[in-house]
This record gives sequence, structure tokens and C-alpha cells, in this order.
Amino acid sequence: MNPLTIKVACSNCNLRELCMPVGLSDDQLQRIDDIVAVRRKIKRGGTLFRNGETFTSLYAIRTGFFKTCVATEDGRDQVTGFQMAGEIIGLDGIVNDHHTCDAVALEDAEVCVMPFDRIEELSREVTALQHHVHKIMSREIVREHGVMLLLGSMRAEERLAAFLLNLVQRLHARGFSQSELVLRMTREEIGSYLGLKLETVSRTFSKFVEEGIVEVKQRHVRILETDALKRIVNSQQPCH
Amino acid sequence: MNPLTIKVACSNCNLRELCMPVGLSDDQLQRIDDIVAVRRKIKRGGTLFRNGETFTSLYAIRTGFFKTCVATEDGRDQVTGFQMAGEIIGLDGIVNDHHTCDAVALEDAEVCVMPFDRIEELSREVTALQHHVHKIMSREIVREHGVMLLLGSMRAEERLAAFLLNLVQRLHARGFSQSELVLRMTREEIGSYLGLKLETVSRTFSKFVEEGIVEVKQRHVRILETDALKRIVNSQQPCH
DNA sequence: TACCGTCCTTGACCCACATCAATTGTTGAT
DNA sequence: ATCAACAATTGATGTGGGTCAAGGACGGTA
Repeated sequence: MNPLTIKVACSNCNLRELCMPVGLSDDQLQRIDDIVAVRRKIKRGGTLFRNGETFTSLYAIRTGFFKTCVATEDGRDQVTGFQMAGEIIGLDGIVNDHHTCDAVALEDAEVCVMPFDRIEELSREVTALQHHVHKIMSREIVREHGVMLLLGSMRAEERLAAFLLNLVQRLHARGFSQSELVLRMTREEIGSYLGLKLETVSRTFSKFVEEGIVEVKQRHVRILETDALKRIVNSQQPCH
Repeated sequence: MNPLTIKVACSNCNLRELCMPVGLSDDQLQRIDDIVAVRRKIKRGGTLFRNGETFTSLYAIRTGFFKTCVATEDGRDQVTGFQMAGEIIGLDGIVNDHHTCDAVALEDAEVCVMPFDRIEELSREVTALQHHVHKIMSREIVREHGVMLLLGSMRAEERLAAFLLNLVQRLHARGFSQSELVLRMTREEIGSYLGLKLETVSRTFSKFVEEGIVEVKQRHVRILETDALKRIVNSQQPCH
């Protein structure tokens, strides 16, 4: 259940500026260190938590890549997000003390386990942490607004373009290329996230390739024309 | 800008159990009273806040009905939610100190203005309030997961059925009928929320009427067969 | 090197919903 | 009471993306 666990600290973590508030004193940083009880490794395909499981902690992704997905009783499921290093998952569990989605590792991953009662305790004392927690939750709400806009009003090409731009932008913020990326998820998972079938995702990739906007070799994607993707996203061409 | 404002208190508000944590001491309740600086009235069609405006406060709806919507640069917009008495809006503004959506009153409304810095201040001292704030934000995240599932994987009938069930359920929790409701929004707004065109919403209503599941007279809806709606929601009938 | 399972691509066909258009019902202002 | 503006319904037609099906590419394993 709880395979490899390692004791560690945030204060010297290179992802600190992504997970934690900035401008903390040494003393405050020290206390936050104590929140991260342990790290936990998840193998590719393994789950960090599942729908229905008791909520105890938030998780900061240290390495690896996750998807979160919700399901209906009748078996359909929907990918609600893809998360990468420095991002926080588990927020869904706070309301009812139970998780309402699954978090699945798309590659071998490692997360920092942050017991939520400890977070609440400390954020009563460290104002910057308190505000940071609020911001993280608000950011998730705003992100989901964007997904709703995408699902509710965009065409297939716009969705995929927006998806690619979002991914490279986040990767770039982590020091990776602005134009090249390796998809960690299948076409089907992309499709689920974007409200499309995997065939449509594949066809849309092919279309972008034909138009010289991207190069695609399986999961390796190189963006040749970022501007073209941006133009596609807000083109509003429900034509006729 | 700030039309009618009235000084009031939560402690004797009949919506208390919807907005506020339960089981507070008189002392704590007293202090929470002080958070709600003023109330504010919004006329039908007016906006509580707009995309881009500086974020200062969360708002608890006392009376009336709101929609929130986001927009793309190219003019499309997407209704992200409908909010009724006892619900909290404005959470989107926390991340960047600016609102990222519009909140529009669909009927004359009144909200309690809760300055967010005061909320943070007091929730450092009142644990129950702190936890309550976290729950409210988490609830919104979970709600949006549900909308993503709806937009990403449901058919028109399922979407409308889910929408109606969700509305009556929330109205019922506020003491209204389980089977009868008055829609405060247009077909177009419903469509925007559900990722459908207004004609499709209208046709789907008509279909439900033909099947004897509901009665519809303009915005008055009477649900005759709740179970039928429930069956439609998780029918997973992408046919054969 | 061969085999297998998984993932991806592509083509042919079809349908749910969008689009376009005409009409009617409702509300509110004068 | 009349009119204008808006909201809702309904029909005819079109199309974007779903569905079904076949084959190809790749990675892991023996």
C-alpha cells in the first residue's frame, strides 16, 4: 500500500518556488519542512489515490506525470487534468474527506506527502502559507473554468491546439523546450480530456502535420508554428 | 458602483447553515458577524463583478440567482455556473487578485460582502471557519469535475436531465419543491452552460414533454418522472 | 529475430447536433 | 391598446466528429 517512502525536506528542493510560497524566513521554511512527512514513489500505471478513498493528504509532485479522472456509475470516465512536477493534487478530497477522482501515474513518479491537518495547522500560523493554499485552490478553479470553455465551445482543432500550447507553456516554465515535448499520455487519454475520440485526436494531429504546424512522431511533438496554434485557438470559425 | 448597502449580521440569518460552519460558539459567531461588512443589492441584469476587476471580497448570495461566465478574446463565452441563495461566489479572484469571470444577476439579488483579507485573518483564529473555507473551495473544484464529465462525455438529453436534477436538488435543499421549478435563465444560457445550442435545449425539453417526463410552460418546469431523468443521466446509450 | 500486446493511423460511413429560417408567445414601455 | 424587443418553438438541411473496421508502428520479452 505504501511502498517506498523517504524522509526529505522542501528547503533545498529545486521545485520549491513552484510548490511553496516565496519570501519565507528560514524559521518558517524550517517548519514547512516538517509538513512533508514522507515522499512516496508510484510506478507507472499505479494510483496515488482512488475515488472513494479516505482523504488525508495533499501531494506535491516531485517527478513524473499524473492524470486525474472521474467516472460515472455506468463506466464512462473523463480525464479532468494532467499534472506535472511542482503541481499539487488531492484538493478534491477536502470537501467530504474522501477522494472523488483517481490519480494515476503516467510514468514512474515521486510525490511529497503533505498531511492536510498539518497544512491547516501551520497555515494558521504562517500567513504566507495560508494565502498560498488559497491561491492553489483558486488556481485550480480557474483552470477548470478554462477547460469548461474548451469543452463547451471549441472545435476539435481548437481544443488540441489549446492543449498543446498549455502543455509546452507549463513545460517551459520548468526549464524544458518551448517547442518540443514528449506526450506522456495516449491519444485516448488526450481525447478523454478534450471531449474527443482518440481517432479524432489522431486525425487532428495529422491535419496539423499536413499544414506544417507541428511534427509528430508518435508521442514526440515538435511545434513549428506556435503562432499558427494560437491563431487556431481563438479563431472562432464555427464557419458554416 | 456601490449602490444600496445595508449593515447586517450572520448570526440570525436563515441561510447561516448554508454559508457558515455549524457548531460555532456564540463568541465565534459574533466575530464572524463582523466579517460581513455590508450587503449589496444587484438589479436583474447587473453585474456583481466582472472579468479583470480587482478582487477584494467573496460574496454570499442572500437572495436572487446568478450566473458566472468566462469569455475568450474572440467573443465566445461560456457559462461556468448558476448560483443561488446560500452559495459563495468570487473564488476565482483569489489567485491573481483579479476576477477572471463575470457574475451576472439573473434576477434582483442581494449578497453579503465578505472582504477576503478579513476572512483569512479570522480563519487563522477560528479553525472551523478555516476548514469551512477550504471545503467551499474544494466543493467548487468537485462541482467543476462534474461539469467536465458532463461536457466531455454526455449526450444532449443526459446533459439536460443532469442539469434539471441538479437544480431541483439544490432548490429542494432550500425548502422548495422537489418537482417544480422556475428557470431563472434563458435557453441560451442553459445551452451555454451545457455546451449546446439554444435550439437543442428547446428541442430536448420538447422531447421530454412528449415522453411525459416533464411539463414545460416557458420557464416553469414540473418534473413528472424523476426516475426517468435519473435513468437518462446514466444510461450510457451511445446506442447499439 | 520473432512474437505479442498496445498504441496509432487512416478510410468509409453515419448520426447527433449545429445552422439557418420562419413563426409564435411573452414582456414591458409608451 | 399597441408596438418593439426579446424569448422560445419548430422545421429543413448540413456537417463535424463519432463509429466501425483494417492495417501499421513500436516496445518489450524470450
